[in-house]
Order: sequence, then C-alpha cells, then structure tokens
Amino acid sequence: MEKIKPEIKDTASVLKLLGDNTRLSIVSLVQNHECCVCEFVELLDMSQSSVSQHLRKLRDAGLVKEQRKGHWIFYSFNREHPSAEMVEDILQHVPDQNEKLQQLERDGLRINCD
Amino acid sequence: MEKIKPEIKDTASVLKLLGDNTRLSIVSLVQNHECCVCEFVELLDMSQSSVSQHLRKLRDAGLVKEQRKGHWIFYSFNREHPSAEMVEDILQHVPDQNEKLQQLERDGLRINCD
DNA sequence: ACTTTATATTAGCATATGCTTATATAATAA
DNA sequence: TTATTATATAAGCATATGCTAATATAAAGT
Repeated sequence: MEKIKPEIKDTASVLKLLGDNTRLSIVSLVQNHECCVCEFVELLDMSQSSVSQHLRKLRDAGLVKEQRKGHWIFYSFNREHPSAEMVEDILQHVPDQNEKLQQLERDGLRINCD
Repeated sequence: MEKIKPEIKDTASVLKLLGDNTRLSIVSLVQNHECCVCEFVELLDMSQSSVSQHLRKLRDAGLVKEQRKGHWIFYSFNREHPSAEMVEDILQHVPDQNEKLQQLERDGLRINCD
C-alpha cells in the first residue's frame, strides 16, 4: 500500500515555510535535538521576538512541537507531520548544524533539563 | 568523497522558489517532460503573463532551462543545478502531474516539435 | 513588408512577510 | 506578593511578492 501524498498546495506551503534561512536552520537544529528559544536566539544571533515569531509559524504548521520544562519551552521536530518524511529528505541536503550546538555546549550555554 | 552541499541560505532560496503552488507545479511538470509556456497556461489555468513571470524566476535561479523550437520556447528541468538532487527528492513527495499532461495529449493540445 | 503567434516585460496595486520596539503572559524565585 | 526570567504577542513599518492590464519583442507565415 502506498503512502498518501499530501496535496501539492500543502507541500508548497511546507516548502514556503522552509524557504527562509532562519526557519530552515531551526528545523535543521531540532531534527536531532530539542532546543529552547534562548538557544535559538544564541545560535542564530537574532532577537528573541523574531525567533519566537518564526517558531510560531513552524508550530502553527505543525512542523515542530513544544514542551515546557521548568523555565524553558523546548521545541522539537514533529515526526507525525504529513510532510515529515519530505522534510527529513530535504534536511539531508542541508549542512550539519550540530557543530554549532556543540560549540554552545562547550561554552556552557546549552540548557539541559534532564 | 562527499558531495558538496550548498550553503543553507542557497538551499533556503531554492525552497522559497518551490514554496509556491504554481512554481512547484511547473517544476514537477518539467521533471519528466519538456513543456512550453502555452501548455503551462493551459494546465495551470493562469494568465500567460503570470506563468511567464514564474518561469523567469525559475530560470534566473537556474532550476529550469529554456530552448526555442520554432514557435515555442520549451522549458525543462536543469539537472546540473547544485540543488537538483534535493529538488528531485522533493518531487517524489508531490502527487504526479503526468495525468494532466496525458489529458492535454488526449485533447490534442500538446505541442510537439520532434 | 505586414501580420500573426508565442512569449517577455513593465507598471501598478493589494497583500504578505520579516523585522524592531514595546508590552503581555506565565512560571519560578525570593 | 513581588520580582525575575523565559517566552509570546501586538503594532508599525519597509520591503517582497504575485497578480492584472497593457505593451514590447521576436520568430514565422503570407
């Protein structure tokens, strides 16, 4: 049985969302890690407000999930999204963002709630 | 040796281009077939001007190539583009557009210069 | 040369986008 | 309760986008 493909207009709207430097970076970052807003702010060197607005778009589209942990709200990739597979295919063509996260870690700026 | 991945901002700009219904449809159509402008106009039910402007964006980005054949200018997918592989991966998640082309064929509206 | 046909380009406009600044909310800490 | 911290939201603005309508171009046909 074949997987149901989303309609072309739904696919286009996902691509439109990813067609922004900031959002593509965010999605790439959360593919393998949970991150909180302040980490994005640090990594992307953008204002908190701006990051928050991008996150809202991603969340509204269902591409990312949020989960509160104490002070912080952590965002993660939503593998349940109808276009999740396509997004993962796309991310394979995007340069790895983990290095930046590791740098955060070394700088002691990584937030950990576990 | 590993393939060179385009920078994230280049990838984002390709996704932005594809993040439009009309352009995603066009790219999907030319993935396997050459099409001329009037065919797009017919298939997408849009004005010639609008289609032409979308094609220009795709051509400027190098995602499609154009080739004149007599009366018509045929557009085709450019497999040399740095993000061509990614685009093909994406298109696998897009519903097949061939049916529409076959309908054109049946209606005798398909342009053929061979 | 003139006309037709296919396509491209331009200008104008309404809407969308992404940012900044300022303010609100919500959970925690004192 | 009040203050602090992390995040969200709203307003305002400059720029980008996609469309239509009108016009230009360029090859082909007569």
